Parts: sequence; structure tokens; C-alpha cells
Amino acid sequence: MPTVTIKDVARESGVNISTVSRALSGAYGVHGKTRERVLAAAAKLKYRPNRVARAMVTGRSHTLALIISDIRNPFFAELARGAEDAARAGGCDLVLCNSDLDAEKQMDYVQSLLEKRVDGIMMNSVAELSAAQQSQLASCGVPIVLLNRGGSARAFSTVTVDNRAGGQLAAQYLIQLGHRRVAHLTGPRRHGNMTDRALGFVSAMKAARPAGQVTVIHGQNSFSGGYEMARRLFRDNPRVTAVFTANDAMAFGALRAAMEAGRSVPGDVSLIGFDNVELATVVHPPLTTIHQPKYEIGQAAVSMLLRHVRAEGRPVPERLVLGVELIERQSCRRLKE
Amino acid sequence: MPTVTIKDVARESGVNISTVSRALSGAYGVHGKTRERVLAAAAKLKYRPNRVARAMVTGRSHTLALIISDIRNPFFAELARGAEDAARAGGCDLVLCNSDLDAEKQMDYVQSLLEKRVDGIMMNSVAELSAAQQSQLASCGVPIVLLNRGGSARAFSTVTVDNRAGGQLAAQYLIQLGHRRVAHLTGPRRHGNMTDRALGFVSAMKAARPAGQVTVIHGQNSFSGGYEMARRLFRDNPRVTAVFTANDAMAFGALRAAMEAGRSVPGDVSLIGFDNVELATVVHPPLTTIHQPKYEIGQAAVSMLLRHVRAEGRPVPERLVLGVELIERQSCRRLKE
DNA sequence: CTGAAAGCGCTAACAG
DNA sequence: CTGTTAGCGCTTTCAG
Repeated sequence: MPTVTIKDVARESGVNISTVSRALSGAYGVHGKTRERVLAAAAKLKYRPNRVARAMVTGRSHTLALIISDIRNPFFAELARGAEDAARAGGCDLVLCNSDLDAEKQMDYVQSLLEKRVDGIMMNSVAELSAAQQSQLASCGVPIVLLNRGGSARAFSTVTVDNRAGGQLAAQYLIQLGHRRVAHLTGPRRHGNMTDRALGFVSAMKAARPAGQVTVIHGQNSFSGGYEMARRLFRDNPRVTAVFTANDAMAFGALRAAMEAGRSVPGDVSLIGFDNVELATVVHPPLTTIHQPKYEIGQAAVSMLLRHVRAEGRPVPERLVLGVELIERQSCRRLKE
Repeated sequence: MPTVTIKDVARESGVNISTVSRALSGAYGVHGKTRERVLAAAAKLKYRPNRVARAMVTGRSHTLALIISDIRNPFFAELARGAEDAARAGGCDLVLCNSDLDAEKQMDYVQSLLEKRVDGIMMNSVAELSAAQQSQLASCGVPIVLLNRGGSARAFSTVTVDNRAGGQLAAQYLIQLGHRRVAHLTGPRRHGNMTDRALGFVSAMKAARPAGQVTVIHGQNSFSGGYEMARRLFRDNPRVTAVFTANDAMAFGALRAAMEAGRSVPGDVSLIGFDNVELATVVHPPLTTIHQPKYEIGQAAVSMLLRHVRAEGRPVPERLVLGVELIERQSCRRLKE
């Protein structure tokens, strides 16, 4: 309780505080004997270095931040776990921020994190950032890696999956099963990753022979968002034979809506999701979906970030794009002609 | 980029740094005019206070930590969200730690967090802590609130739900449906909360007329843990008519195992979970479960923690226990005599 | 190899 | 109301 500092250790071991500092940091330039004495004293006193003091002088806080929309989305939970494991392995703590896809909240977080001198920030930035925001972020002094493509300016490092290819995969699968009148349930407009998914899906669908018709609906990218959109869809647009949701959470919501509307999946309508969260195997029917490597995204993001942190100076933006794949389960069926 | 400090603001506005400090912290004792000048200078220079410097002198880092077993468990994700929202509302950051129910990893985290001078820690401590660990934690100098009952020593503040009552609720429900040969799938031995759930369940089951027989199986408290245990159970103990899992994730695993084993739920076996995570409504069949207020637990934990932090001195341990309730859906059925 | 001293950026008495 | 002066606990030159 009576906080013991490096001074106490110095007194106890009869050396100067700078010697203690060196001995403790395992640096060279300290006699074996002295070092042992210091270590013993530190142990005896139960000395615990004060990392905020250290951070102040070194300028490195050994803290990383992860700004996501909502940790309750299993996709982000998995990603966060990958990030936390990697951060810990790299000697850093991870502070978690939920932005709810709210641009203002997101910038507030960044501001606050900068004041706290975090060493780096990972974020799935809301929509495309305004030019002002972009430059503000780019020149904020700490490395940032985006979890989505970084808008027009190539100023940011990013780690993403190939969202566009994912959308195409979903479309091609549905096309091949004979679906042409389909819907795509997605998140808010200008949500980076989801926009790409939609792009890939719609373009592939249009390119089919005969061409498909796709209704795109925007809403909340959550369970309840999916539920709401699907409810409206089934009511207003009952002739749709398949729906592709921009994530699994929305697919679960759609599943729920289908159940309540008395529409069988895949009997009456086929459903395909995106993410491949663990629970996709246990819903009924098991959900066909596009798999993305969630844990690995988090991991890769921190290792890229850590590399930038250690590199000093303004880092050269890097971009890593990971692959996706179609996981076929039982929520889609072939359309009889 | 060329970090602007309070000194720069002082120079720019022609006053002393302490005046800047006062003006910025909104404290009294500074002339309106002067204050405006300072604020203007700060804005012009885009001054951002260095919170680690501030933390060093004030001794408050405005950082809270949450140590849980795994954020991928939707229960913890929801809890973490409640905690983060409350922390943010209280002006604090939240660092996330995944301990995997590993006692050593958990103590490592605590150690590291203490060095970082977090203001408080929330943790769902693994099992009962050893006496040594308990006293180490109790006297570590920062407030701790446990997310489970705190072992024998009443030295810790806790926020929990009434796990025992939850177990009883599950048992009574099953009893009333006529089940007497049941199983309970739970987590590792000595997991605080789950132990209480088991206690309540088993005792209520035994107290039934005629008394029930309950097989208790310990394993990993995860989707795959539930899956494994259920697989073994269905193979070795096929006459069981109902199973109660200590959380929903395990119930989902059990559902999966049942599906693969060709056993219908609730046709062949009834299933009841614990947590009431969002997805419990969308699995097939919708899961009957014991609801606990996850978000509120996280929220309550930080507000208790913040209260302790602000109270200074060794806080008086408080204990908050929240209620649970049975949510009846479609995974259990009445046993025909 | 070790000690002395100068800060990191900020707050908090203590004087004016 | 404002300026001076000490530090917070640690790292890091710079001299021995």
C-alpha cells in the first residue's frame, strides 16, 4: 500500500536510483553482484515499477486501442480476442471502445485515446471519413490501422478481407442455384466493408444470364436490424426467392422474421450470410455463409500496428487483404424451374 | 506532430503554465478574460493535454480493467458492453483482458494492470482464490469488484446474480414437467458462479417427490465444451430425459450434439440453458433458459467500482445480487407418464 | 560500472 | 487572481 518506488529499492540496496533502473531493465552496464543485490532488494520490498512514470519519459504507453462498432457482434468479439491475444503477446494492453458506428463518438474516442498517449489505434471507421477527419487522423502522430478500406486517400494502413469477392461468391452461388429475384440486406450506407460486399453481390447478380434483380435494403447491421428489414421485405416483396445479408447477425434476425412470418428457410426463401460465426452451425437451418478469418484479422491488425509503432517516424501505409470462402450449409436450396 | 504542451499554450497566451492548468481544468480562481485568452491559445495550437502526465501527478489514470474468461462468450460481450458504456460515462477507459479461466494468467494480468496504475479492476475470478491470492488482491491498493461470489473471505465487493436461485428455477421447471432423470453440464470445478448454479439445481432436484437423479458433468464452459459433454452424455447415458447447461453457449453445443446424434430436442430430450443470450431465440428449437441481466451486471460493476475509487481509502466491501428469471421457450417438453 | 542531474508534462501548494 | 516552486517515478545523458 505505501507505494514503494525505485528510490526505496535504491536505498535498500545501497546504490543510486539510476543503477536500479539499469539493473531492473536488464540493460548492460551493471555488475553481476550489484544487479543481484538490487533484484533481491526489489523482491524483498515487493517493488512494482510504475509504468505511467515510465510511459511519461519514454513516450510509449504500451497500450493499444480497438475501436469497433459493438463488441456484442460476435464477429467483433472474435476479432477483439485475436487482437487482445496478439497485443498481450507484444507486451501491450488493449483498450476497448464501442462506437456504435457513430462518427462523432468515434472521433471522441480517438481524441481521448490520443490524450492518453496510446501507442496505436485500430478502428473499423464509420463510413468514408470526411477529408478533414482523414487528414486529422493521418497526422495525429500515432499509427492507425483501419479494419476496412480507407476511403479514397491511401494514407492509412488497412487489414481487411476481400469483401467484394465475398459478395460475388454469394451471388454466384445463388445464381447457380437458379435464383434471380433476390434481396440484399445490409448496414448503413457508406459502411466501408458492407458497401464492398454489396458491390460485389449486385454486380455479379446483374452479370448473370439471365440477369438477376436485386433489391438492396439498408438498416442496422445487427440482429434486430436484420429482423426488421426482413419483416418489411417479406411483407412488401414476397416474391423474392433468396436473401443475402451483409453479416450473420442480420441473417439470424432474418431467420427469426421468416419463422414468425411462417416462411420456411430454405423452403420458401434461401438465406446466405457473411462472417461464419460459430453459431451459424447451430441455428436452424444451419446457415450457409461467407467465412472470414475473424481472429486472424485482429491478430494481423495488431502485428501490423506494432510494427508501425516500433518503426518510429511516419509509417508507410500497408494493406493486407485476407481471403474469404463460401461455407455451404443448409439455408439455401436449388430453385425448381 | 511536434507535441504541443501546456508550456506552449502558456507562452502563446502570455501567462504562466499554472494559470493555463487552472483555466483548462475549469477550476475557479481565474479571470474570465484570462481564461478566454488561454482557451483561444489552446485551440489555436490544437493543444491536447497529456493524460499520462496528469495521471502521474494525480495518481488517477482514469482507466478501469475488466478481466473475463473470454470475450467470445456472448454473455461476457454483453457484460463488457455494459461496463464500457458505464466506464465511458464515468470518464474512464476500459482495458479488456481474457484470462481463459487460467489462474496464473489472471494474476499476471492483475500484476500488469497494477503496474499501469489502473484505478480499479473487475474480474470474474477463476475458481476460489487461494488464501495467498486473496490477500494479495485484497491489499493490492486498488479497488476490485468480483463478478462472482468472493470465496470464503468477505473481503471483496461483488456483483452477481442469484445463481443458486437460477439453478433451482431450472430444476423446479423440469420437475414440474415430470423429469427425474436429468443431467447437468457445467464448467470447470470450483468456477464460482457455475458451482452455485449446480448447487441450486442439484439440491432442488433431490428435494423433488419422487427425488430426481442428476448426473453432473464438468468440462469447458463453451460451445465446444457443451458439444463434447453432450456427445458423451448421449452415448453413455441415453436414458436422461432433460439436460440443464450452466450457460447458453454450452446449450448450443449440446443442441448441436443432439442434432448430430439424431436426438430431437425437445422430443427426445429437453434442454434448458442459462444466460438468455440474444441468439437463444433463433436456435432451433428456441431455447428455454434462465435470464440474467448481463448488460446491467457490467454497468453495476463499474458504478460500484467508481464509487470505491472516488471514496479513497480502503473501501468497505459491498455486494449486489441481481435477480434471474425463467424464460420459457420451446426446448423443454412435458414428459408423458 | 556507477553516480549526479536533468527533465517527461502536468498539478498543487504556497506566496504574492 | 496569478506566478513560483516543487515534485509525481522513472529514464537517460553526462561525468567520473
